[in-house]
Amino acid sequence: MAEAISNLSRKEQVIRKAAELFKEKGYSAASMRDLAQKLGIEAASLYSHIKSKEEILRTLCFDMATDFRASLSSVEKQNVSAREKLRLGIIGHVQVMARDLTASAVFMNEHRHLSQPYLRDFLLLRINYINRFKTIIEEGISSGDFRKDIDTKLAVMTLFSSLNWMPAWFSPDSTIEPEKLGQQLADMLINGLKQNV
Amino acid sequence: MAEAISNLSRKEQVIRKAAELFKEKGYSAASMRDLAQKLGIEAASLYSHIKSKEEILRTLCFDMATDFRASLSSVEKQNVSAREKLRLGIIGHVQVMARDLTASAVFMNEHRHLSQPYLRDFLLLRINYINRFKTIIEEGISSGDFRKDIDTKLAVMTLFSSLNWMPAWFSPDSTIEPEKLGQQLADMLINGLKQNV
DNA sequence: TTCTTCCACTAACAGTTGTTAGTTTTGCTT
DNA sequence: AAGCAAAACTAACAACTGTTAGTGGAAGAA
Repeated sequence: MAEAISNLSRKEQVIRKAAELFKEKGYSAASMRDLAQKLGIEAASLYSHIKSKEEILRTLCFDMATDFRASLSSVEKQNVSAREKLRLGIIGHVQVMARDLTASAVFMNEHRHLSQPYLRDFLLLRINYINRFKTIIEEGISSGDFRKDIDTKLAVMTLFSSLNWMPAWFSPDSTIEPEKLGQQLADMLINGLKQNV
Repeated sequence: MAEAISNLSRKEQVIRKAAELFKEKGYSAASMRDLAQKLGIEAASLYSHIKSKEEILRTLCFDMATDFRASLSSVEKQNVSAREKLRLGIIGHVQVMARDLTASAVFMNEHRHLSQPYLRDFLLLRINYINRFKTIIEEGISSGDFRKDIDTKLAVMTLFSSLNWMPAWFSPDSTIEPEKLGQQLADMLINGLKQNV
């Protein structure tokens, strides 16, 4: 029953290495023998730490989802304008991503390999998250923060596309801090939405 | 030698079905037996039409690349402002995508499964395409079309992220025409870049 | 020492992978 | 009717897939 304490460290090593591998080769193309080799052990030994290959994917995807949702929740609580909420939401999203770019890449690109019912659950979480951003944009349109002639669906999809491809090109050794990057991204996107007074 | 004429039709059927399958399940998770089943034939029969699984992927990726480059080239030739060039470039890109959303999705998500040296070639084409957009943006900054304080790398990456995720959420039975969509997307992105006079 | 927990091992499984060789069917053209 | 090419078939290959069963060593606690 010490599993919850001491096993975690080794189990986490396995999961982190798996994240790297899944990001690199994709979930399907990454074999358990590849993963084992990266850790210097035999494939069968992995099963002392994890229940299945998919369990790793599940952990990676749902843990990231939890972080994203927590970040957005704290933004929603604040009593600020829609424009500021959107800005903070974007910065928060970028910060969560930057905290683990590898897991973020997996979260984004490999979640479709989840089996049911996990895939369904994941997609529900995801659409909920997106809709909450959409609500912020709609708020901003009502309040006059944003232009009235924008297609909110297109806007929110553009927003997410921009955010989600970050792990693909943002290098962790980059000099720019995540907050600054989020700032810039928000600036670029929001000024595209802003009313031309 | 009739291969070039009559074989094409069946070979193209195979490639199109493969594109659907690759988009759906991902290249690695899609087996040749899956593909054969979709076509109502045996897996081995596929090899009357194609040389290998990867040949299909190569065809899909490089054919799309050719189309994208052709579209951009025709835009570059025009003697218009940088802002207009960017607008036309975006519309062109969206139109090429819309012409084959399935192949576009494969182009975007599965190209990494190309083996060398094809992968290298593909990435070179891709970076060249991106750099040509970047040049347009830099032109626009010099000419005063765009704000001077934007990070061009971030801008171009945001642009591509937005463009590239389109096949994931744009449904072909949507009422909106590709040109209109490209128009809107360009509007949203460009007004984010536009100088606030 | 003995017990327990962690972590690795070997051996093996049943199923799937892309692909080949060789053969037969199909349908058009002469 | 004969011939030809396209396109399908069956059978099989070697390699690889995720995973299980059972075992053993190492390290710390009793």
